[in-house]
Amino acid sequence: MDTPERKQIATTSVSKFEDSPVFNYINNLSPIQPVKSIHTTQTFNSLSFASLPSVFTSPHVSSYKESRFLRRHSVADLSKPDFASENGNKVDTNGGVTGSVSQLQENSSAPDGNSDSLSNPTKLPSVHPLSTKEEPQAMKSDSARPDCDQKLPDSVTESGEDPALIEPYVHNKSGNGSAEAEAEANKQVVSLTEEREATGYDWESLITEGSDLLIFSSPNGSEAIRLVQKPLDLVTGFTSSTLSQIMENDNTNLSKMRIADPIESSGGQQEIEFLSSQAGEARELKDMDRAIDSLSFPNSSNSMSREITDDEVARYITDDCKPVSNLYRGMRRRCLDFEAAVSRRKNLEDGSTSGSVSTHPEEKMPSVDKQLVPYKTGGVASRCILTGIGLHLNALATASKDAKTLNQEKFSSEKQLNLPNSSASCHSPSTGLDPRLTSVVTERDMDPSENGVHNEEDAVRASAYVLVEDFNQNSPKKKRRRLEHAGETESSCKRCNCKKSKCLKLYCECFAAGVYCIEPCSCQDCFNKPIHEDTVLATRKQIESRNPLAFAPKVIRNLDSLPEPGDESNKTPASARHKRGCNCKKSSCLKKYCECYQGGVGCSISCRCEGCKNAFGRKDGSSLLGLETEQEEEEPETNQASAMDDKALHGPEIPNNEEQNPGSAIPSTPLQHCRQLVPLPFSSRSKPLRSSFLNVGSSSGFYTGNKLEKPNILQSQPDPGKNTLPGMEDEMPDILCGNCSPGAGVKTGSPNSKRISPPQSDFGLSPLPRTGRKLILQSIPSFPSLTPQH
DNA sequence: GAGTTTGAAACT
DNA sequence: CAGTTTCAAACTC
Repeated sequence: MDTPERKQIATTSVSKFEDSPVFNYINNLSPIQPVKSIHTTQTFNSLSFASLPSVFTSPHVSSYKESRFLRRHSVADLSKPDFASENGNKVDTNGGVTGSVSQLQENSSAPDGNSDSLSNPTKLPSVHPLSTKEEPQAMKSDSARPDCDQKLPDSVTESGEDPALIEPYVHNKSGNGSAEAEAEANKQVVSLTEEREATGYDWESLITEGSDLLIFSSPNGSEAIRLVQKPLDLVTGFTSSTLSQIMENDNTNLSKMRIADPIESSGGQQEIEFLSSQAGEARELKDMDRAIDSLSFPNSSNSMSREITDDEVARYITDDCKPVSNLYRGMRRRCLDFEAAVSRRKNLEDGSTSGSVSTHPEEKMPSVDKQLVPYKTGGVASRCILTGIGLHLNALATASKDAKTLNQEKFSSEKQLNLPNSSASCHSPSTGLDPRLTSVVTERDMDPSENGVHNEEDAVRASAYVLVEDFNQNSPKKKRRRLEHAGETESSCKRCNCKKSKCLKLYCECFAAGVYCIEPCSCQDCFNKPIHEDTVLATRKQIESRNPLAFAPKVIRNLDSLPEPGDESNKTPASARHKRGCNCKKSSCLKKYCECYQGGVGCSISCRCEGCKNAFGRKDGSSLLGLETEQEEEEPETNQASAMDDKALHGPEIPNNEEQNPGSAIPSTPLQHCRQLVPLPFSSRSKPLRSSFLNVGSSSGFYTGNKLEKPNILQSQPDPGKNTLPGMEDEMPDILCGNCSPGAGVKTGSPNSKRISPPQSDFGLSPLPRTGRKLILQSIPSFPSLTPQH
């Protein structure tokens, strides 16, 4: 940031000279100006998006799907704070956020820019700044930023934190009009500060929102999320003033944070380390109560604040956020595991690393054991989170209903898996493997954040708890079941029961999802463990060589649909579809035997099923009609009324399905519901799907496409009836929301956007908590990492 | 919890 | 590419 400012200054001085025609001419010719402008623009973008975007950014990253990207993003997020502190922008932001706190932070920052950033993490605002700043540094990479930008801006503006950041940013940008920008920024800051003062409440709400956003992004930047969450908790717990005090006190804490950040910045390993350190947090979880108690005492002076910083993560986890944080952690774990495998951080295996965040306690122990013993390592939670994209997707799908959100994590996890190649984002997606995938990263839970996602949150929490319990439990089956019940809901952790495949074939859901097997798994002779990274990677490569899409999400959204072209065509195509289509003969595509159904997607031309009655959309066709007819048919089975209930249930199921399809799942299911019938325009088959899939994964556009689709679907869905349109819609909207990226969402197809917007609003209105899903979906898109890598 | 069904994955 | 086998999830009891 400093550099930008300097540049600005230089530019300003230059501007005077510029008056001379010669200078102007030179300037015009000289690349310097352009560069400056560009640079400023970059900064601006980062800043603008910074706060919110940070979260999205990570998702984008996930979208990129390389686990490394995700990690990096996350790292960047962490690092961002540091940078931000350095830049000083953060300082401003911090000040803006907490007001008095800003001063404190500044003081602290003076000594250590990093510390500031770290301290900031505790505060939500700080996090955003970090994200923005970091982007330029490390990650720039990329995709993440865009996302971040989208989300962050809103959050920032809302929170008011951003304003401070924005100011510097503005200055940098405008150079010429810096004065105006500054004035505006100042105004914003003032307004923000005022608002803050007036309503600390706003902050909380904002924070929560931001946290949600962060969570979504989390897959990559779980840490960032954590930080955010922590801040939120703190905020909620404490008044802004108390926060400011804490911040001051936190300097020490900040120092700690710094340490962690370095790790992240360093790389996946570092992250792992960080996680491991967090693992301590798991321990802390036990101490959660303690921490909470301490927190409860806002007055608790410095000591309190410090404690918070140390335990923030743990606390956060323990609190509502706990689930989320845990999930993220889990995501990371898996991702880490795979990544570690890639990088060969066997250290992780030792337990700490493998354990990854979420289930550290559990995971750690298991991981260690696993190392010793070939059997599963890692905690369930980790899986859920980590599931690699491919894997993540699977995991998501498997994961139960709750897992839907987790899908995102899967993407992250997927990325992780990919990482071995180069990187793998998880998530995915999703994700989960969804850890390698993004999954690992984030997930679902993201949303838990407040709004709608109570369910998810609950699920997450439940999963987290479950995980802990499960870990305690030794019997894999029991663990599984529990996981399934609680865990699935939320984490959608995959657990396999392989006996002959050694968990090295696609038969194994864990392996398919790009996730390492964990305790909950009841597999035998499992080689899908960090210890056998080499084997796992080699096997993966082999499988991918045979089928590049083998680890890709089974359900693919056809985002491809470009915006508008024929809405109809797009709609159908837009809808998610199964990558290869099903081959059901006896299940009528009405049971989970059917991958299409399981994925919450309607059957398409590519399907070779017989007697297709897929509720999400029949192969034949007509999505709408099909849905209706299907609904009717189904209804008969269960009474209409019951059918409705069932649908409601199915709704969850569908989500589950989605979860199962970690990567695509999210999009697919909702879409599926909507779309089902219509055969993809693409061509149905895998090839088109692939392309679409890839596109989706790779490009953010995917989201837009989804949005479009959704709208279409909504429109198309004449009969919400059975499908529990509401649910569907909710999901879809959520996903869209995920798109959230405000910009993207809005930008995306105008027509679509219109359609979409209403639904979204509806969703927003709707109590459904699924907003989180939106994020998840985004992550999912990123999910595709699988393909790319190999 | 055991057994059956089912369809994907893997193999030929 | 088609047919068969293997496999593990999904399902049922």
